[in-house]
Amino acid sequence: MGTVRERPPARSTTRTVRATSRPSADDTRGRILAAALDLFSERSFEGATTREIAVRAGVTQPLLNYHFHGKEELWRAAIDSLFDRLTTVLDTRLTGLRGVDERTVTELVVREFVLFSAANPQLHRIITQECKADGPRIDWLVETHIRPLYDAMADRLRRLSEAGLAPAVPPAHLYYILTGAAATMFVLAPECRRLSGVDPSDPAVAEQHADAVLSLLFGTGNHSGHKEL
Amino acid sequence: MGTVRERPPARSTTRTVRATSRPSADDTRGRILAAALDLFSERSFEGATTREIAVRAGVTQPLLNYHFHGKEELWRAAIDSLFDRLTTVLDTRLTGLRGVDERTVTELVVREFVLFSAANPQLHRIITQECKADGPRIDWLVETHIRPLYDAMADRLRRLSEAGLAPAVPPAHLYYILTGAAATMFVLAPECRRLSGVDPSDPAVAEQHADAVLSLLFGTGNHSGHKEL
DNA sequence: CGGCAGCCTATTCGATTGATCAGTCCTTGC
DNA sequence: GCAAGGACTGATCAATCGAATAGGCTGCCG
Repeated sequence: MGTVRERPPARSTTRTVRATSRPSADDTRGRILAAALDLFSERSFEGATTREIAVRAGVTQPLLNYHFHGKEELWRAAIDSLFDRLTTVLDTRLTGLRGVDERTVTELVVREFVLFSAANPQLHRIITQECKADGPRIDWLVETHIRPLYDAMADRLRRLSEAGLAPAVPPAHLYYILTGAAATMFVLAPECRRLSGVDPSDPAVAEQHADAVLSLLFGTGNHSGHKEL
Repeated sequence: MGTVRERPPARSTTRTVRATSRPSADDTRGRILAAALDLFSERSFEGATTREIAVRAGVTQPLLNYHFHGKEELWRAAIDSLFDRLTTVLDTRLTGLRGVDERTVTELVVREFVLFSAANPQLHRIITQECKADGPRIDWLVETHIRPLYDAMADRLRRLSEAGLAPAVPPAHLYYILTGAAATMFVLAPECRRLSGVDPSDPAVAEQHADAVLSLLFGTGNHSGHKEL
C-alpha cells in the first residue's frame, strides 16, 4: 500500500491519436473512466465494485489495477475528468464574455452551470456522496477542485450583493441556495419523473429550470418557456 | 430467502413503557434504527455494513437479523422512523395554523422544513442515495413517503402562484428549487465548513438560512440576522 | 527474424460481506 | 418453583470484495 509503483504512461492531456490496429490504451482508459464515473456516482465509492466498472467498460477487472493503481486512484482520475469538463465549459464561457457587465456575466454563468448539472448529474451526486462520509476524499475534492470554483462564485455574488444587483444574503448561503436550486431537480431525476411526470433529462426542461432559477434569484429570467402543468 | 418467517412483536407505534430491569427490546430496536439511519445515510445502502451498524448500536450483528429480517427490512424501518418524525413535525405545525392565510402558512411550513433539514440531513442524503440507483427502493420511497408530501406542497405552491403570491414558475420546478435551496447547505455541511467556515450544524446558521430562502423565494423574510461575512 | 515492451487476460488470494444456526440468559405466566 | 419463550450472543457459512501474480498476445525496432 505504501509502496509507490511506476505508473503507466498516462498521456492524459494530449490525447495523441494512435492510428494502429492495436487496441489504444487511451481509448481503454477513457472507457474505464466513463464507466467509473457512472458507477461511482450511482453506487458511491464503497458500493461500486471494480468488477462492474470493468464489465461496463468492456474490459477485465485486473486491467483497472493496471492502468490505475487501485480503486482510490481510479476514483480520483474519474473525478479529474469530470471537473476538467466543468472548468473548461465555464472558462470558455467567461473568456467569451470579456467586457460584458458583471450582472449579465453572472446570470449566464449560472445558466451554464444549470445546464451542466442537467447533463452531468454525476457531479453533485459524487460530491453529496463524499460529503456524507466526511473523510479524506472530501478533503481532496474540496482542495483540488471545488475551492477555486467556490471562491470565484462567492466573490462574484458578494460584489453583486454589495452593488444591489443580487439579493442581500451572505455569500455562503447564497452559494448553496444557488447550487441547490440549480442541481437538485437533476440529482433527483428519478424521483422527479415519478412525482411530477416532468423528465429532467429533457433539454427543454433544463432550459425551463435555468429560466426559473434565474427569475427567482435575480428577478430577471426568460419566462417564455414557462407553462403551468 | 423467499421463506417468510414470523416477525418479532414489532410494537412500533405505541411504545409501551416496560418498567422491567430486563433490557427493553424497544430500546434496542430504537438504538439499532438510529444507528442504521446514520450509517445508511453516510455510506449508502450497499456501503453500510450490518456489523458497523451493530457496533454503533452497541449490540451484536446477528441481533439485526433477529429484530429485522435482513438488511432491506432494516433499511425500510429506519426510513419509516425518519419520515414519521418529519410528518409529525409538519402536521402539528399545520394543525396549529388553522385559519391563518395560506401565504403565511406556506412560509412557516417552508421554515419548518429548512430547520428539519438542518437537524436531519440524513433525509435528503438517503433520498439522493436511492435516486442514483433508480431501483426498487426509490419506488418504495416515493410511493410510501414522498408522494403525499410532494402533492401537498405542489398544490400549495400552485395555488399561491395562481393567486400571484408566489413566483410564476411551474410547481415541479418550484418544488425542487425550494427543497434544493433549503437542504443543500446541510447535506453538504462538511464541504460548507471547509469552503466558507460557516458551520451549518449551528442552529443560528439554520435560522439564517431559513430567512435567506424565504426572502429569495417569497420576497419576505426576517433579515435581522443577516451579516455579511 | 528475434527479442522486447506495451496491453491485456485467467487465475487466485486473503479479507469482508450478509445471513444462519445452535445455544445461553433471564423474565414471565401458571 | 418451573416450564415457556423472548432477547441476545458466539461461531460459522457461502458469496463477493479489491488486489496480486503469472502468463499470452501483438506490433514495433534493431
